[in-house]
Amino acid sequence: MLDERKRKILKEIVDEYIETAEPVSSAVIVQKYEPDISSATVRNSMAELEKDGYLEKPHTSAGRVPSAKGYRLYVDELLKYDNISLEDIKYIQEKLESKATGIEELTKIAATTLSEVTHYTTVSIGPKTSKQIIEEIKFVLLGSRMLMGIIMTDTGLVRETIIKFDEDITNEQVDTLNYFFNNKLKGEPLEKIDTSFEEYIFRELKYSVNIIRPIIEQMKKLIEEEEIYLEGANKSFELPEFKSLELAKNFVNILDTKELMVDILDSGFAEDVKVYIGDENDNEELKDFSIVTFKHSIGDKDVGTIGIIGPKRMNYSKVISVMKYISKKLKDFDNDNK
Amino acid sequence: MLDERKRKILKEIVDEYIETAEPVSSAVIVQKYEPDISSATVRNSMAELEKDGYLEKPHTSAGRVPSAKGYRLYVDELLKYDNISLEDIKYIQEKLESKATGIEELTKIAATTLSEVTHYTTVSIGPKTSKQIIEEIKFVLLGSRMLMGIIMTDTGLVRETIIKFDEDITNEQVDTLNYFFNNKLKGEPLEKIDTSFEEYIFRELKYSVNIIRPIIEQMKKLIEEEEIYLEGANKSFELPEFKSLELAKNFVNILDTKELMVDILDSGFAEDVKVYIGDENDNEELKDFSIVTFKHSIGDKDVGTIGIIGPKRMNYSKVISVMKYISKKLKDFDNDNK
DNA sequence: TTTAGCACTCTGTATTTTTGACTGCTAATA
DNA sequence: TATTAGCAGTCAAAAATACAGAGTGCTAAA
Repeated sequence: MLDERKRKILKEIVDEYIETAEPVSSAVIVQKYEPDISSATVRNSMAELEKDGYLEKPHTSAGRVPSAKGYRLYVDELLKYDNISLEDIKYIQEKLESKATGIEELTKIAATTLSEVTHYTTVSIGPKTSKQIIEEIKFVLLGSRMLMGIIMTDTGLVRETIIKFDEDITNEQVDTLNYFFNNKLKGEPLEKIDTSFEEYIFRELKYSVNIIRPIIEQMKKLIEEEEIYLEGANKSFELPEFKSLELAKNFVNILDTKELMVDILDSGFAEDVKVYIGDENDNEELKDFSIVTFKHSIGDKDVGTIGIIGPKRMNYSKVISVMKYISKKLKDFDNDNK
Repeated sequence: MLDERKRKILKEIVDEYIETAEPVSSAVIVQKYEPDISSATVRNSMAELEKDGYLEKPHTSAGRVPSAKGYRLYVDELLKYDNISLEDIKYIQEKLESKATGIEELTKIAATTLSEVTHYTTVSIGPKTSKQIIEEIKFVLLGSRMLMGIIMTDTGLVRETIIKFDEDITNEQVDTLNYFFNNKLKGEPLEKIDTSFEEYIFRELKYSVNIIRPIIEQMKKLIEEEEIYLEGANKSFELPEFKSLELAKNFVNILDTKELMVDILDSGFAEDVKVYIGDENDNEELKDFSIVTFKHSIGDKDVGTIGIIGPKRMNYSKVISVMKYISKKLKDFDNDNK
């Protein structure tokens, strides 16, 4: 449907717009990319690209700007994703190899590095915990009325919490708790720690509610925990689109209503690098932004998701290249640790 | 020096400006606050207040705006700090009583609550760890090549970290580590965990560097950790002063260069509610903002500091009232737990 | 199919005009 | 002496106007 010339010109327009943030005119295309054809020819192609929905005009006498459909074609078909410098490769390797204390920290480090290399804002969330399989549970007495509960899962996730009591706990009780929790929960998914489990423990152990209740409560909190980390939010404010106060406000709001970001990061499949352009996933607030995400998974379980959010006019080539590279590195990392 | 009328009018002007964000004219003062005197009289007083440096004029035909000196008098002498509703009191009590798992979480909860009640952005940092006294150190084996290190201090702070090794660790080694660390460090400040301590352990235990090194490294990281938490950053963007893009950008920058905020939060004395107006602590970047802080201390050790940052035209009365209340509540809380 | 050329459109900017919100001062008043 | 009415003067912000130039789309020729 689109001949080679139109594809080429579309790519050039998007490239140019990404670089300058100004509507692109036929003259510029001729000057910088197509010295051998005339601006009238370019204009003809542009008119057709607009008719087909790939370009838009802010107004009659302005240049053209890519539409969401235009960006989509650009991202899906017109780009190559090997736009990553040796320097960046070296930096990323270095960062990822500095030993993280666990997969949660690893995700954070990856997100920070991504933000540093691309100069965009990144958002990351930890693993969806509820489906992870419990490998071990450990209670440790800290003082007479305080316990630390530690849970380890099959993906290498370790979470811990402090539990406080209104009465003293004995060493024997701790041993019994360790035995019961492990016996009953090892090999089960984390979501098994629920009210019915609380009832079971209560029936079996006959400990006072003052002991059982805080434990279960804290453990449940531990599972629900879904921290979301932001990196480089201020970098975005340097971009020209943020001169529009409305846009800037929208941006802050998107980052602040964490549910929205979590929803987007959670959707999509493992290990794909996914690109959401503007309001493709019909959310009005996102219409001026694009989000690029990928999931870090071990087996069939997600252990962390990272997203980059920036203006629609973001440097997709670099962002996606770097993400693919980091994704691959994390994968290698997991295999080495097997 | 300032007679009663001038003080009264100054307070009214600041009140009015805080409410409307618009320069205040003599007419408004007469209309809303001083029906019994004429605008000419108010104008005379305003002229004198300006001469004395309490008010400023954006330009000849505008109303008056408080100067930093004006705000200072307002905060120090003209306000009463009991501007807190029963509703807010109830809400704060509820929030603080929901059991936190430790003082670090308590500080975070207090900061969040403060932001919710005042609708301003809050910033909080945890305790300065290095001077805290070690009460107990505990190592727990998690699998054969992973240890959890837990440190408890006299203020009730608990920090833990995961330590990974390249070789197996035995239960005996863990016991020995527990003994040595506690024996040598109990009663000492956290900063004692340093290179010379590493050398000592290495001499005494003769464990391989592969064991000692990761432990000390992780422990040191634990102490240095100084997280800074932001709450309600987006709320500020709703304020009219943030229509100025420059201000908005400044604000983002202030929040992002964490050192600046940490510096300000760290200064000042325990348990005072301190108010910094504009560039009083001569930092150019802060000239359009005010910061109100207080420290939560147990004994002579800070366990957390909370700050509110907003435009100079912030609702000092409410902010300071709420802060004083929260400060008192935390104090009570500590005493109860003694 | 491509291109030169030109009329037309529309925005952004600069310039001027108008409006109206306030003040400061003067002179009268209590 | 302290207050006030009244008014001229000031200045910014808004509205109106004019202008330049960037870019397109179309026509007709190559």
